[in-house]
Amino acid sequence: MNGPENPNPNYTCFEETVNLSEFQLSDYLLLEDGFKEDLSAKMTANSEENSGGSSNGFAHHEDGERRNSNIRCKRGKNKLDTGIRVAFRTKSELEVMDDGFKWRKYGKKSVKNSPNPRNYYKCSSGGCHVKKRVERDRDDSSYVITTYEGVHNHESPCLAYYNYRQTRPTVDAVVSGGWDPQAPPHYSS
DNA sequence: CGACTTTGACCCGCGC
DNA sequence: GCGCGGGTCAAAGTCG
Repeated sequence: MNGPENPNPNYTCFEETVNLSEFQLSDYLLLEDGFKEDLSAKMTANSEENSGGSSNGFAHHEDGERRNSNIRCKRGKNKLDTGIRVAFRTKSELEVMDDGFKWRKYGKKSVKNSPNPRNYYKCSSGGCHVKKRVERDRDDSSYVITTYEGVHNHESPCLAYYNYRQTRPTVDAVVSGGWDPQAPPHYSS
């Protein structure tokens, strides 16, 4: 995946936690202030290109611009200030993919013009205010659209495990007693 | 019993 | 100002 910095680098975990044959990442979008107008332009262009049916989960939302602004400006007290939103469109049988973080579901809404409900999740890690929305593509329910908002202020349990494995000893180190299995993992910061 | 999910109510921004 | 639609809250229910 080549794109802007992924706020959820734990996707490396998919190698170990998800059968890759079960889904495929087909779209990746970075949605933040600086990209807003550009995105709208792309949506317009795409909807023209794909008139009569789009394969892009976002291009066909006529009200895309409004949806885009709504993500940010809800309830002043909860106004998001992270500015980072990343949307993934994946082909998956699973409604919720295990991305290594622990999520708490806090809402579910049926969305206009979509037969599929949208689910809302917050990162259940204390002090982390990252949210994600999960909904199935209204045109092709085999696709799941996942939108992340914000950046985790902690490492995912899965990534911690991954890093830990990166520090696994060589056979020689174990044999020679140079590795302490009880020692905490080393995190590269 | 604590953590999590469900779900209806409520809040707020936006368009008309 | 009103209604609509999306996002969030919070109480109740469920599960391990």
